[in-house]
Amino acid sequence: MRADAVRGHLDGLLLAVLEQGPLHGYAIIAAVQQRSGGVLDLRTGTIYPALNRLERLGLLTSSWDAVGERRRRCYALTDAGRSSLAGERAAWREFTTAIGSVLNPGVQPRPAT
Amino acid sequence: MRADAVRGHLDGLLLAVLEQGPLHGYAIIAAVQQRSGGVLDLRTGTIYPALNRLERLGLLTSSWDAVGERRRRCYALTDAGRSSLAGERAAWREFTTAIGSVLNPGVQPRPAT
DNA sequence: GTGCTATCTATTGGCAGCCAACATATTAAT
DNA sequence: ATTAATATGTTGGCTGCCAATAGATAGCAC
Repeated sequence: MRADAVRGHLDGLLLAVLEQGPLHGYAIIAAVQQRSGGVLDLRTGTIYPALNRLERLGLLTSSWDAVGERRRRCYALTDAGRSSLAGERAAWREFTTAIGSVLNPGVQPRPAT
Repeated sequence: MRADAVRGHLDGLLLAVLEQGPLHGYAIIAAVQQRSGGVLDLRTGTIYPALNRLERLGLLTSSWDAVGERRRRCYALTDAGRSSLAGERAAWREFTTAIGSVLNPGVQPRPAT
């Protein structure tokens, strides 16, 4: 997959993997990688600035979590983040429908579940 | 839709609308707009450089077409363009599957038709 | 005890790729 | 004549992600 393919969809990915519970940065990368079947490999230079931005926007909160001597920064969704995630999902559906119907005319979009 | 949403998928869109027959630039814009249900509105600064690039790559050919006093440049798919389109479709499927399975885990991808 | 790898956070510069703005001409309607 | 639609094209700029870099802890092999 082209390296910068997630452009425009990053926020949704980050919010989505945090939906089931808080994670720290490194675990977010792993979760995205796993859930995408190994296809999406985000870099730290991608996610850390994005996580900071999402926190500034009030979509998530972070807290330092001590594991032995080690410190992890755990990110958790806020209510605003949860509703933003719903918006990202709607936008994703609209986006794939639009591109898909140009690329594969005649293929019906999946009905909303 | 965010203006630069097509980033990374433009070539596929252009090749796809030319699949059913040659079109000139302005008609390509209209075709994309129509097939996307009015969502995708490409600009000339987007498509003309892209069409030139695709022609340089041998994926399409252009010819001047006289309509009265007016000159239109018509673009047509080459065989290489047709097979590149197949590749773009495969890449699109991989891309949507990857992002989709992170964004909406539990939703099965559509089986290939 | 020393390399090596994995885990973990973080910043900065660069650049690909699309768009906005601009330029220009013909045609048709009012 | 003026306006709007049709039509082709170029250039500079910006957004947003990544590569590269930096640094720390921890565990394992040898």
